[in-house]
Amino acid sequence: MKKKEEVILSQQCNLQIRAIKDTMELLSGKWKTQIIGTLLRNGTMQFMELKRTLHGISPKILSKDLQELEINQLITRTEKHTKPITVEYAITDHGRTLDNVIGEIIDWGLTHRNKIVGGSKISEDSNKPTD
Amino acid sequence: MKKKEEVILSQQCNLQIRAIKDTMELLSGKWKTQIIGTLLRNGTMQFMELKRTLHGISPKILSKDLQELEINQLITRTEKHTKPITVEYAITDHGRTLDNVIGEIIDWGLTHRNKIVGGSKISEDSNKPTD
DNA sequence: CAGGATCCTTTACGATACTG
DNA sequence: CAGTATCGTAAAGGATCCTG
Repeated sequence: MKKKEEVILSQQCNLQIRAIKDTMELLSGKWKTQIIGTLLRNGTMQFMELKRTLHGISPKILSKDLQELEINQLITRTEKHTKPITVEYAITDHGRTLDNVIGEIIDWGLTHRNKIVGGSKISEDSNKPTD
Repeated sequence: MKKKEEVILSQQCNLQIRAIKDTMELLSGKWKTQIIGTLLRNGTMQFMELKRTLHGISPKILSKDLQELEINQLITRTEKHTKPITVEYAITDHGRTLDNVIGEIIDWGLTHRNKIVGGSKISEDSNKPTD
């Protein structure tokens, strides 16, 4: 509960490697990039909306990742004064600059899958998206 | 030692989320993106060259990550019939298509650091690259 | 030189139950 | 609804030593 308050930046090494480290420290992991990508597409979303969209994520992890993204100034968290309290998450202007990165990640993922499928061995069985 | 032989692809979900998963499953982690970025810039490299460039990586992790990248057809591994055996690693044509992704990751990392530095709290101390 | 074997720590992630 | 608490597993990563 100490470093959690701090922005993450990498230490010394050449400029490009360091830039890769800086970015990947924020995007690495199973869910962070998906969260940002989802918020980029859908705009403001509530906790449960995110949980539903990112199907499979547990509330604990979603909560933790959202906090980290907020600390790193990529998203905002806003409590609404509603009956049962609701919270809205949205991309910041800074977070929005990840659009190009996410876009390339999506594009590459699509062509990569096209290349691999029809190739040979694949670890997961289903190839059809659900929505 | 079973799934190691298989290419990684994600299961069902919407197309863009799945694309993000596919890409990030290959790039997530502390070293993979750095390895690819390094090989993209420097061309063919030996094991020790990589280890020196990616300073801080242990031989075990480097070896493991290189194997995974090779399995996923992003790099090639070539043994040279030299006195003490040497091995050369290089990007494949498919791996080279990650150029745009890595490029965006580097660009974003650079501007992100510019934005954050001069801002407020930073976790690491040194801000100067070594080379 | 390349990289496997071993041991160990830490982090990530997951399931479930519970609270204001 | 939006999380936190608790518990548990698995993966990631690191240190070091060893070998063909």
